Amino acid sequence: MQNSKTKDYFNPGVTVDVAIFTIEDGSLKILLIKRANEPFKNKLALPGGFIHEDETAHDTALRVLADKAGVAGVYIEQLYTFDAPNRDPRGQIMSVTYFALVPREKINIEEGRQTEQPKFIDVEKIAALSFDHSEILAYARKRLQDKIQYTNVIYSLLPKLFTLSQLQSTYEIILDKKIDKRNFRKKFLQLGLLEATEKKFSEGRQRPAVLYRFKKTGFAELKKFF
Amino acid sequence: MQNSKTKDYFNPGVTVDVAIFTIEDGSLKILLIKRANEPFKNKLALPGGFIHEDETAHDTALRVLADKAGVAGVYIEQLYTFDAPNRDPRGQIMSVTYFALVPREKINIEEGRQTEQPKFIDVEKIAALSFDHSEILAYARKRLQDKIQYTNVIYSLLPKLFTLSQLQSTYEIILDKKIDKRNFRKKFLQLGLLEATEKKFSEGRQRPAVLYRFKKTGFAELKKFF
DNA sequence: GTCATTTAGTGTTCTAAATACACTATATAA
DNA sequence: TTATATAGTGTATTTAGAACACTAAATGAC
Repeated sequence: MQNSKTKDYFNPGVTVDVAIFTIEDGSLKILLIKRANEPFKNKLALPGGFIHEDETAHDTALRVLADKAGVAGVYIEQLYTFDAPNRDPRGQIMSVTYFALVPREKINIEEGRQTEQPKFIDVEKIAALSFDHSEILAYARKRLQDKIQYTNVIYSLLPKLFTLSQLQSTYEIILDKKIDKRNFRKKFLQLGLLEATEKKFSEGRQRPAVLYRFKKTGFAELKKFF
Repeated sequence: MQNSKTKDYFNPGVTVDVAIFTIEDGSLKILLIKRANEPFKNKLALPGGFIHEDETAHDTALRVLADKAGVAGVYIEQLYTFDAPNRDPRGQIMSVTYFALVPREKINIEEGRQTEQPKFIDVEKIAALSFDHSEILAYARKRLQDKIQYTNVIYSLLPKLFTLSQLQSTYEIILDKKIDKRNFRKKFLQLGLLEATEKKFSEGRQRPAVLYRFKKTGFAELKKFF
């Protein structure tokens, strides 16, 4: 492959790394792969890849999502571009990072088929990662925490129909704090984003919960509300 | 110049563009240059430059600040990485963008010495810019508006000593709205960031104003407060 | 079939923050 | 001395956030 638009300037390498979040079993999880090659062979890392010719960083992120998580059409947003010296032992390589939010059931990891064995891992249980990926993960978590407080992005972590308890639990997991049930419901319903459906959800010996859906998906900016 | 760490991957070009804001004559202004070369020769653009070898994007931004605005030690922050196809007619070149906040009196533009004639221009009076720089400017203004509402970055646009009226005016200019004087003072003083000095500022036939300073400079995150 | 258990669902009171609003103080220039 | 320009100050009202406990509806166990 050859750069047809070469200048006589220095061009750093450019990769894209993606923090793919989901909620599973009451935890916030992120997709990690086991690196198949050096550097950091067999170590955990964020899924990513080099930008190809005629591909935007966003395109690359979508490609990574499709290849490593088997999903498309999910919420994705550029985070930050990391380029600390020596972040990559191969040389001057910057990483344009993205984060993606995916409801667990949309994800299709073909177990075993991929050498890199992509897996969702509880963010609280992650030790060291390859490169500066721990830093990227910390940055992504902070962005996620901030963003669910002044936007409606939470919809992108939930199934189409969900209960208010599920919604509240999602907030609690990400913000890592308990929220008062009555205050949560009052405030969230007041935002006018939800509509109740006729359906109910029941599981086990308990009162069934009304299922809600977002009136419209698509991104919206709100006032800060927690 | 030669990339000593070459891989057999495609490397896009990488530039850094910087939105340098200041307040002057009651307006929010940004530093623009007149491009000396093609493409967009003689058109207005954000100051910027290619990343050099062994230089981080942040370093590049500092270099641009020093070269084009003659300042160092100012507030600077990475904004976003723009890489839309065809944003640069020379080919696939991404721009890692930064914004900087500078008190007007710190800036040292050597008039006429530079072929690019860097000038501060009122953001309200800017028509089209080169490349996708209008988009970058819009993004930077939004970030600035948001950021002064939940951080103390406003300090980086003010001189060491300033009056509460100057401070309020800076907020009003950036947010493009009037703020009630009593409420503003009450709220801002309550934050505990300022200390009054013995000095007073007078200009013209009017009561002199107490000069304040920030107790500590350096970035801090606050609650959203307007 | 009743009772124990589990989660769903609901209002009010109190506190804190945001907003709306108008006059006096102190300097200079005319 | 007086007109003018900006500095500086307090209260009342409204709105939003926080704290708090019981009833409702289903199932599983016995």
